[in-house]
Amino acid sequence: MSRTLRVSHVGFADESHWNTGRFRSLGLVTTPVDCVDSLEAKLHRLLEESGVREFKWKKLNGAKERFVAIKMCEFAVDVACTGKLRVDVLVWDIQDSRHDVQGRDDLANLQRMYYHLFRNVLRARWPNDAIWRLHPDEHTAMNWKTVRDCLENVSMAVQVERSLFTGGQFRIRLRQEFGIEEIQPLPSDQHPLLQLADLFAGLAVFSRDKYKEYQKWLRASSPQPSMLDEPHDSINPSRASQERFRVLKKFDEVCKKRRLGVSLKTKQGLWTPEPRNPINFWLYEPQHPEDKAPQKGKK
DNA sequence: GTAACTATAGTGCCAGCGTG
DNA sequence: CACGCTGGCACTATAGTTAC
Repeated sequence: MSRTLRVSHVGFADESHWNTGRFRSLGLVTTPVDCVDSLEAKLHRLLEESGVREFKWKKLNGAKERFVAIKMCEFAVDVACTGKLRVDVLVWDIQDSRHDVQGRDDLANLQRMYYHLFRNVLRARWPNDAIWRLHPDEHTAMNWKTVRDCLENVSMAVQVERSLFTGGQFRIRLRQEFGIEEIQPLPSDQHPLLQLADLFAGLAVFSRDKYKEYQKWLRASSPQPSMLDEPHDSINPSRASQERFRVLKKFDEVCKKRRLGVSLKTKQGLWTPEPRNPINFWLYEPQHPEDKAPQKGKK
């Protein structure tokens, strides 16, 4: 097609726990197109210096990965403060009214969540005339090929939008509505910005799943660990959890220092009350009683 | 359907280091 | 020197995936 417009912004998307556990999340890292190369280069160097080939939240179980994770957090916060980068993480709870339905179709639901994320980030948080190129992880559950086909096929896309809350295919007019010009899945091992999306998506889920454990751990490792609470605590967290707690703690501290308005306590997990802030943890709330997750076998 | 394989998470052990 | 802490590493259990 000759109508390709000049891409002005780029997004990297990754999902975490899309089909297991209580909390699921979607991470989207966005930046102006002229920043991509330098950001990737810096992150790449950061990984290299730490002797990590590819960062994955799931693989965060040792000190080496912890150091990288903390560096990546600090880096992201730094750049976010200059307005050259946003991190938006959408988290949903499968036990809320929307998701507590029989035979929930998690894959179809994931598509809806992508829609919400796109709608709220691509248009509302960056200039309205931005032209986007998206890079999801290559190994994602989403069938991006189909989505891309919808990009090309305008007529097919029209029916779709109103069916969003009534089921049906994920055929939103991505191009018109969001200015998405291109969707190109990439391998995450070569693209640190995808790994950054993975980090924050993982961190968001973790902060909720393990919030209580995290609080215990904080008390236990505080300057004066009082023997009052948790007399003989049953099991101490696994090694990986401990490493992740340390990352979470550091990230929380950095955010507080930079006044990014990222809360941890209020919602028992990472949450940004003011979504315009550049590091935005967003907890999906059912929009209305009829806002239900799609079910399998229903069209 | 089963069996084998792969990726991942959890656990324990060991070596190096700093400190009292 | 002994002790505790930490990072590195390897082994095991398990779940999910693929092949037959």
